[in-house]
Amino acid sequence: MVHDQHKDIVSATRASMPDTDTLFELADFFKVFGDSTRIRIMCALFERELNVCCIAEIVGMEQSTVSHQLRILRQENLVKVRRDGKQSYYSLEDDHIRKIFEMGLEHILE
Amino acid sequence: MVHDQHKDIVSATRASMPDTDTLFELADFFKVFGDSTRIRIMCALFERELNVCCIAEIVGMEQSTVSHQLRILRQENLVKVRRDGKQSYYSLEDDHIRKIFEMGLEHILE
DNA sequence: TTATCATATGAATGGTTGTTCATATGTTCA
DNA sequence: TGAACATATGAACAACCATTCATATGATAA
Repeated sequence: MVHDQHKDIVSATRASMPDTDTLFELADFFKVFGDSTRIRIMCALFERELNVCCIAEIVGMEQSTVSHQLRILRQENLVKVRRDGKQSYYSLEDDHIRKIFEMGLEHILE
Repeated sequence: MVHDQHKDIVSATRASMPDTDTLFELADFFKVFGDSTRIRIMCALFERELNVCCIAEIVGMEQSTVSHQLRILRQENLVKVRRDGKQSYYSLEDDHIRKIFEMGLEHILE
């Protein structure tokens, strides 16, 4: 049980936090970064846009797997697509992705 | 199949990427951010250190659940513990966490 | 139109993971 | 020492998710 002297802290902390919906959204957003296949796909897209079969070749997985993961990346607005004839070219949506990526790398390489 | 004209791109991209082990580690690191309970715990720790029962109260979950999640946060070096008598006080490990958090918020609030 | 290539998607499956209950460990105080 | 409190952990279950196979859609060229 929470002590009386802690009740203030509890309510003050609650008040300082973004609303729960936002935090759930945030978790969903980071969830996308939490898979090695998606991380490697995003990493591959750092340099230049790539079509699906190149991405599949680079990460060494089935085209189908890559397509499924690209859909997830699209849904969370981490990548965008450009159709060119038969091929779909994917690229990173914006610079937040790069920064978050770099920040994460910094952390684990300490 | 990858066209000949794309083979250079594939190998150039591969060469530019961090090694696979690092990217797997990175995915594991972000995986920790990808759960709403853990996100809310971290968020609560932005202001000040908190003991376990306060955290449980703030996020509205069982003490046991919170302890399990705190262990995961500890294992990935996102939080640190300080024992004070019967209680364990948790706090954020470093500033990367805050920055990644803020970057994520910026992204979803666009 | 038909054949072929590139990509997307549905269904099934195996593996992972968050939560809960019950219990163990650790700490203080009487 | 024993009781009470705070936290940690093991086992079990349910829900979720990444991958694969098979197939559908979309696009080009003959």
